[in-house]
Amino acid sequence: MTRPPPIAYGSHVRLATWNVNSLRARMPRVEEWFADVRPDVVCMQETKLAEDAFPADFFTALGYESVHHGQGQWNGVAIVSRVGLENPVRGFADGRDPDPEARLVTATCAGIRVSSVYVPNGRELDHDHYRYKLAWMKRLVAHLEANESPSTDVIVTGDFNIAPDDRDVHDPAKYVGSTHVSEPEREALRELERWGMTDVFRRHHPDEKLFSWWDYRAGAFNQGHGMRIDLVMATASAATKCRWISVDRQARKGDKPSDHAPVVVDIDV
DNA sequence: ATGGTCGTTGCACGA
Repeated sequence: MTRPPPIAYGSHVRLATWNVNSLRARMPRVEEWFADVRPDVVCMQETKLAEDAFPADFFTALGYESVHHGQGQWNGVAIVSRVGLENPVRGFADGRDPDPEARLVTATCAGIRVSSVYVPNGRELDHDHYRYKLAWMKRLVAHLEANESPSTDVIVTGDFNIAPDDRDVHDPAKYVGSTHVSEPEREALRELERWGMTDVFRRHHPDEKLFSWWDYRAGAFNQGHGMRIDLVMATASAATKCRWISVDRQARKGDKPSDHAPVVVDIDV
């Protein structure tokens, strides 16, 4: 269950989310991964590229359209798709001042309204960045309320920097008092669920401790010390169409990997 | 063992 199966069954769209931790640094791995996994839609985070520095031509040559919301050396989110990419929107569409950081981009792909999100890290519970994180999550829900309907096919996927519950943390005791596991962050995810979204991975794997991020330090990946913070959140109708989902741990191995592995989901269309 | 490694830029800081 570690590597996505080759496409061999009915009509579906293969969607993935991957925090690449610098698209420039990751291009060799990205190129290899596209050839191996053959995704139809990929939501990327932490491109760390200016808006115009996105390698759109590279993806065009592979048959993908793209939209990038970049800001330079930090953050940056993108969607690439070979099943259509319509009505792209950068950032929040809620009439308020734009988010100063590039953390959200949305487009319609294969009839699904898809958002690629990079939720703020939070740093420490008493840090301004943590308050920004909680405010950002509230604003995400308000943005969805204003722009989407939970009765349509909507997927919000990306690096949430939140482990939904203790099954999603290798050693919950070690993280008490840290970001990613605090009750207000988890409550923010539940607010998204109350609006109408489901954590697709957990729906398919109720008991599995499978992670999507491992620290680069101290051999964390090899020791299984990780967290599941890269999520595919889908409205009920979209979640019902998700027939297979897993984490591509292969992509975390080998030379110059991102610290995140892609989460891959096959969706009936 | 309160460490460890990457990425950015620039010789520190974010994750």
